[in-house]
Amino acid sequence: MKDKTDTRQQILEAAMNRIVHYGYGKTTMSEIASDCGMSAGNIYRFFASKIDIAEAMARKFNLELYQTYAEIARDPSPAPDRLHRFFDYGLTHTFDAIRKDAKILEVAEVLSDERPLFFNEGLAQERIYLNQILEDGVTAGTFAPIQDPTFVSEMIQSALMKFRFPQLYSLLTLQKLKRELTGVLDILIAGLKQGVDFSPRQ
Amino acid sequence: MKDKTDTRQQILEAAMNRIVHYGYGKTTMSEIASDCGMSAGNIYRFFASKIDIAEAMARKFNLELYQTYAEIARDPSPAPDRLHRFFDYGLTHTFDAIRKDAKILEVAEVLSDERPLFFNEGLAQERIYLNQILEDGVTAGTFAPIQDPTFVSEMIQSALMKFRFPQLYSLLTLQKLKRELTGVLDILIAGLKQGVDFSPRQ
DNA sequence: CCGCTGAAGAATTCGTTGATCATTCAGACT
DNA sequence: AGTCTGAATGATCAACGAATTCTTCAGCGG
Repeated sequence: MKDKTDTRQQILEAAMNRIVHYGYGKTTMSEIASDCGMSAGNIYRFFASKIDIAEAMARKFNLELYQTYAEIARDPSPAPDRLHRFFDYGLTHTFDAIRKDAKILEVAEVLSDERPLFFNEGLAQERIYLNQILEDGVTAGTFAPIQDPTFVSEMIQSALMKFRFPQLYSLLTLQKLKRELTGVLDILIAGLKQGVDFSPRQ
Repeated sequence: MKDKTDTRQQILEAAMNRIVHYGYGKTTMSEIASDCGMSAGNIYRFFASKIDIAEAMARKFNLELYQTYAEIARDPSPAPDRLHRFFDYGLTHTFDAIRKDAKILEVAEVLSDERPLFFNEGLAQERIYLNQILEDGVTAGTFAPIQDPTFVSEMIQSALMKFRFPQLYSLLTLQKLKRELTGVLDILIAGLKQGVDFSPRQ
């Protein structure tokens, strides 16, 4: 009495097991299928294409992230602390995942080639949590009033882009990355406390 | 009575002409040599390897940048203005150079593969000018006192990494890049005005 | 009907082979 | 002696047919 969702999960799990071990390129649809005791063709009743399996994998990874993000956004501690924890968690979590299974980096690369817009979704989701923290900070009087929180969130994301796929953009150690992340965030937070006179936008 | 330096310049110029037109990979040492009326082997008396020609090319490009950087650092206008002009110039100059000769991007890629440390030199040079601007800002009372200007410069560079090789890291238009650059810089500058309580460093 | 298979088609990758290229260096020329 | 050449060498690249792989779908079995 297998649910359609169960089969999808089974395929996804089998795919993930192979992909984290052998990489996306070295994993074939037939292999995934035979791990699930089905034919390759049948996978297409659950995933439209191979790259969609990678996308589902990334979605699952993000879901874990979002759970912690939501907790941090809900937390009553001061906004600056929460911003630090927010990005520190993102950096550490991603860094460790890649360190543990280096093949995850390949998935990120393939995905950014073939589904460039996918990452925008994640950024947009992240901004929802960031907006929450920013607004809390304003309410608490820690931050100066913010006219357009989403814009500010976007700028914060832009300044911290380097830390998003640590091993992709630089070869720094986690320690050095954390040092930089903390330093940049300290300046940004000081700016939010002071209040920002944004230059007129074009 | 040709000076050794002249020949080196001639080779460099011939190489640049070919490389901006056909790309680094499609330019051969023999072609460069015959453009200069010499044998390929002879080039090695002036450049240790092909990649050193690319490096010399990049150095020449940077020299132009530094000239403007130096002017901006010397300028008596307010430090925040100068920071904006500094990075705006860097972004625009690089973006236009790549738009004009798309093959320059290839040179940057090859160089970051084979001479990863080369870019650190440029960053270090840039920090000298940045430190000057920061210190001027502190003296003028625009910025709060800064304990370690080089560290702050490093953090500013880290936050603006995305704008360094615009077409390499993102596919945004120049307009959108400028909007982001200005926004990030506005927050950083507000932080410098307020003064930053840096988290204890590890 | 519904769920699935397996063969067929299309697209991509792989592996080989020949050619090209970067680099070295013995020796020719000045 | 100081410059330079051009052949030699090993590494890299391009081409292209073979093989693999992704994807579709007609039809089989329940």
